[in-house]
Amino acid sequence: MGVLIDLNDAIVDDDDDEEEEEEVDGSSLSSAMCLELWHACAGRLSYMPENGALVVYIPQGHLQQIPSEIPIFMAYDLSPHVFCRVVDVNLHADVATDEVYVQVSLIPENEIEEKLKIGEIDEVGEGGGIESEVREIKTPHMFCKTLTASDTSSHGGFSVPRRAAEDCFPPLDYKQQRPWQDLTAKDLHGEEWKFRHIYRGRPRRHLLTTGWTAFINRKKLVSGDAVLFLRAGNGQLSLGIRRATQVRYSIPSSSMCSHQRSNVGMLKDVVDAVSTKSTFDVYYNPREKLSQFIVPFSKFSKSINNSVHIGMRFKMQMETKHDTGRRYCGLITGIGDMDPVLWPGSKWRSLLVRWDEEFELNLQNRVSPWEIEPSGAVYGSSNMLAPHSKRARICQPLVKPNFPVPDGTGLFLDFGESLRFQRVLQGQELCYGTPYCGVDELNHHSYKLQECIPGLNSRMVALGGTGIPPGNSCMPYKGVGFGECVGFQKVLQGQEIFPELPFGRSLVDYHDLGASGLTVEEVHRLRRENELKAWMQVSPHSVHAINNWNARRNLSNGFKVVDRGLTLPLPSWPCLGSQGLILPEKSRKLFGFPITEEMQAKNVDDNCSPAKDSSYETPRKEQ
Amino acid sequence: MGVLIDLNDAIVDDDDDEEEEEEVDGSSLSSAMCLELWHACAGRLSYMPENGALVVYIPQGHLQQIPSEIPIFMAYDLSPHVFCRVVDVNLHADVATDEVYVQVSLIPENEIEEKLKIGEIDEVGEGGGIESEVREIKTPHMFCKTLTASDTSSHGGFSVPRRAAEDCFPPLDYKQQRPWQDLTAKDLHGEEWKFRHIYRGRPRRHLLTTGWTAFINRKKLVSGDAVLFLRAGNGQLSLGIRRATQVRYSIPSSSMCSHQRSNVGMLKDVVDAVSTKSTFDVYYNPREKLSQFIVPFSKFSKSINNSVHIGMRFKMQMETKHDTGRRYCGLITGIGDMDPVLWPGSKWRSLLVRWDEEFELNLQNRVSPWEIEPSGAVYGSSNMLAPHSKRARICQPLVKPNFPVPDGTGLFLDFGESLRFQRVLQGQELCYGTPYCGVDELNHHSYKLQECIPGLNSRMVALGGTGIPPGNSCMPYKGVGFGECVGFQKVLQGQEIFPELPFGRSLVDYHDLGASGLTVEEVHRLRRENELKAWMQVSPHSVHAINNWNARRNLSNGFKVVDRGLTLPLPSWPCLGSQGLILPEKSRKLFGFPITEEMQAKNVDDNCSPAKDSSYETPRKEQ
DNA sequence: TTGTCTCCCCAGGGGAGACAA
DNA sequence: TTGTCTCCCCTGGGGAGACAA
Repeated sequence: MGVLIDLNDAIVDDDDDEEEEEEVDGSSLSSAMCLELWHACAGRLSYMPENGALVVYIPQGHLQQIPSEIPIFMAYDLSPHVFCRVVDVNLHADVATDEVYVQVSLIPENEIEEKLKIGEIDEVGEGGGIESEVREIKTPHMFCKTLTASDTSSHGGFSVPRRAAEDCFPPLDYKQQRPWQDLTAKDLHGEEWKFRHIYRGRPRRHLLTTGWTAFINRKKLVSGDAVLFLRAGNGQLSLGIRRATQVRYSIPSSSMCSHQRSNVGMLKDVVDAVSTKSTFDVYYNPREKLSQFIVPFSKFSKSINNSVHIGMRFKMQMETKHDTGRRYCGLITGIGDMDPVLWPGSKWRSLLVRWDEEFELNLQNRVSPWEIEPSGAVYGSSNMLAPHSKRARICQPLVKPNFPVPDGTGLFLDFGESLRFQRVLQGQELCYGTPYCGVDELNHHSYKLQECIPGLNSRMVALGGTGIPPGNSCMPYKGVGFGECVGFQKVLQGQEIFPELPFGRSLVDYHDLGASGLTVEEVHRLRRENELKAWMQVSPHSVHAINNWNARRNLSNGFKVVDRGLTLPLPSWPCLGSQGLILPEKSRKLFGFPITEEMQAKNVDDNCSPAKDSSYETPRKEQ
Repeated sequence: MGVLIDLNDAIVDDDDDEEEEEEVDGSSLSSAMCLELWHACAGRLSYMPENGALVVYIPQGHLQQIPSEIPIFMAYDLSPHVFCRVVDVNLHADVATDEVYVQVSLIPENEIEEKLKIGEIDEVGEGGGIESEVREIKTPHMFCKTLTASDTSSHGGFSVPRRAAEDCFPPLDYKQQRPWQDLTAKDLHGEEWKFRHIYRGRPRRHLLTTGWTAFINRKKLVSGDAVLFLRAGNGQLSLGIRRATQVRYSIPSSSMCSHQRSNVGMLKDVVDAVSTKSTFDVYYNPREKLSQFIVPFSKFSKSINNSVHIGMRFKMQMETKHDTGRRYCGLITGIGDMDPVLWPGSKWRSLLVRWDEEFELNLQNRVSPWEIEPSGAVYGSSNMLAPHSKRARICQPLVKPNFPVPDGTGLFLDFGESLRFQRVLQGQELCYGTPYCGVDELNHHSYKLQECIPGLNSRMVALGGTGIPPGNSCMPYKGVGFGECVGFQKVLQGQEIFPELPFGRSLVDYHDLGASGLTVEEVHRLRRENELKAWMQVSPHSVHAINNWNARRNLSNGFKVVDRGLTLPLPSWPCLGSQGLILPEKSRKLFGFPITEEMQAKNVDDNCSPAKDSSYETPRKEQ
């Protein structure tokens, strides 16, 4: 299934384009050229781990890429951040869709976690991985065109941009009336495609006619998809595809899909690999920059060491429909676990952000710490003290919010922002936990509560599919008694996890059900029922417990965890359940390892100082 | 994958055609009707084991249906006849090809073998299985037409035979100029197909026009394939396909294929099932009558009890291109193991036959004992004394062969046959072993020889892919020193197993190689080398041993085993090898169990009396 | 009765310049 | 410079009767 390119071999071949003409299948495409094509298809920002590099694998992120009907019942005793060594990297192209994907073989290195705990690792610069921008420079004779309606219509062919034709195709004899030539280009599978290249029309233009519709039809290309042509040093043409919409999962026989099996199976493999210290394979789409769940260790550890504050501005490089790889600016509006039930302490998309620009494409409102760079490229909280930039002053008039904003550290953060930001904060105001409840009380609370369920240890039982909680996001909150606020709902979308925390009996129920092979429908029905049960049983005290526990975590390493503010306003609450809230042992760990006293002491001072006057840098407009 | 029809449910539903309209997928095809269609597609002679029936499963036959690049190295300690109880029967239709197939769940009943040994079983009438002819009667409104070139051409539609149209389609209003109607028919998957049925042309004829080519294209039908239409009691139409060439294995994603995995995996499953007495699943194509590897126990045991003689005439019902289910007549020209190395004592295609008619289709020259019925429908050797039939006398002038023909029992069979038969015998004359070598000598020989290889017990090592030995059939015989005779080669095709018997060192070599994961190419090369080694090492003595041992087996139960006659004429033979011939323990068993004295005594008299004057019945021309 | 052929007609698509954004 | 439109022409296929086996 699929073309396999050995990255290492290909890299070795990289220099001698001309000689590498023979391949097993008789393809004249050199592997180096194939590699070029592969990377061209993958896009500028594709991330490729290096062999031997140390990386962080985030199962939570991986799970989100696997479409599955089956919700995850069991959260295995798996750290949200699995430290691994890259053993092998293979590049593939899906046979059915031409979609590029990467197969990475990882071997868990549990020691890294230990070393990190005792602060032994400082060589964070270790093996990063190649961002493909470097390679792009090497392939000048390439063009990528998004297909127009005319390009994909049944009448006529493909209109080649003049520059592209002149750069990539052999020159035509322009003395002729209608100069033409036949071109042959190979795709990632080595399949040859023939096109008639003609220069005609008034005014004259380059067209691909005969053969073009065959290609369009076979590859099932539609307008919006992009094709790219690439000329190697020896003149050989190759062509690739970048689809507008990823069709990967529509075809069950797709090779990528077959590798990834089910979410449960995948998780099991990882757990096994970690426990036996054996390799496991991970497949990912390099084009999905935002769902990069293999992170170079250096990048990850840097992001741990850097403080991230609510209200902090940041930049992030992204590939959108309009720009490939420009930096977009935004503001951090919240920090907290995306899925505190299944993956407590995970840094995966733990930052809630608000983008400066209204994107027509629904950009994630959650990003991972390693994806962003603080504006002004100055790391740490000092950033918050930088002078106001020109643009910020012009475009985003500072408005001092008329309410005190708790920053989750027990101190108030007093800063101004644009009206839009204010609006966001009005929704978010509920998010910041007030530390009225002491640390000891919290601990007492959560531990005591856990004891309610005998036999529950680190192997926890929970609900939730890929970590994004399903169901109507409004309903549980209504139940808790908050007023309905559209903005609030909007901002909090994807966060209403609490009512799904397994409580008392329902927890045990689920456990049993999970083992007894229910259908998906039954599971969903039961889940809905238990959602109801759950919020009926939750007590305000346990909610406080969670919030304050999160607030406490926050203190421990400068990485703020602020969950939706179920603490204020306090609704009148009928205490229906006596069993209270269960906090799995796992939740008491941050980054998969327990918080030590030293760490707490060390970090509180560094990162949790209040910012009295915050400022924002102009989003740099990149060309 | 594929449509699944529960045979038992369907049978229950069989009577109430009208009511059973609702199905899970909303299909209006009742399961009973679907069953009818399934059987119609499967063909008249399809065999369907009954739930709970006692059957004999023949792994050797099953292996032949599984195409595989990987030759079988290890013959597991598996009886060539596995006695099983049918636990479940499911009817399927391949999603890609519409090919019908059956899934049978079997549970081994090893006791049966024991019971058989001590002659405890006489209720041979036990559960046979339904031959579908019975059902055919129930579906009168059905027709099957082999597609012509015109039917499958892009111009115009399908020409419906008048009778068929009148019988199966709703009546048209013949008063109109060009009467027409739209028909809807469902295939085995419940998919609806719409056709315009029109009565036009001069002279008038029934045609299916609009919709027909879509059907042809989607089902990838070619001329020679057959379609069948079936009208249920409620008027519902369904249609099925019978392909001329089985495309089952061309598509690797075909559901049948995916079930059958590899030959090695399949064998392993069976061995496991036998040892743990657990069920195993078998998939087969009911249309392949000749490769029926699940045989009703009654049929099998009857065929054991009946004597089969060389020179005996028989009838066999077969479905050919021209006739569905007529009886073809033939003559038994040899009896012996098809694959004495891997499956010694197997009755699978142990009869070498010559058909009366020259079939354009290459009919198997080997059949299994249970497939045939002795001509005249009288079992036993008395059959040989029946008067000459008219047709035999007219078409096949009796010629007394000018050489005595040994019948394998130690007595000469003196009978006449047609010239063609004589020609066959001239080739076959070598096949009949002369019992010049005593029983004791044989035993001594084979046992002694086996001791040459220490550690070799019932688990034997052997070569051969699907049981049909590959390579040039001529070569080894040349080596043995026989004259080259085209007819001889022809007749003996598929029997030149001897040189592949594992000898001395080469045996051990293969064993090691098999375990060390060689490539297919390496295996084939090694096999060729060892074929050479093998015939260089074979001694005339060991060849005699085998033949006479077979001759002896023959005496034991009336089922003659006559291997290719390597005993006469005796060539001058350079005795290159001193290790001689290895006879695996398995080979000393017949039908998987040792021959007891009682059995020998019992059977010799019944079946091995010489036939002085043999006669032949006219092949009954069936309508 | 039915298989094949040929003729007719039409839809759809490849390929061209016109035209305009 | 290039996206879209329209026009032209050709191909191929569905559908009809002719014709013959």
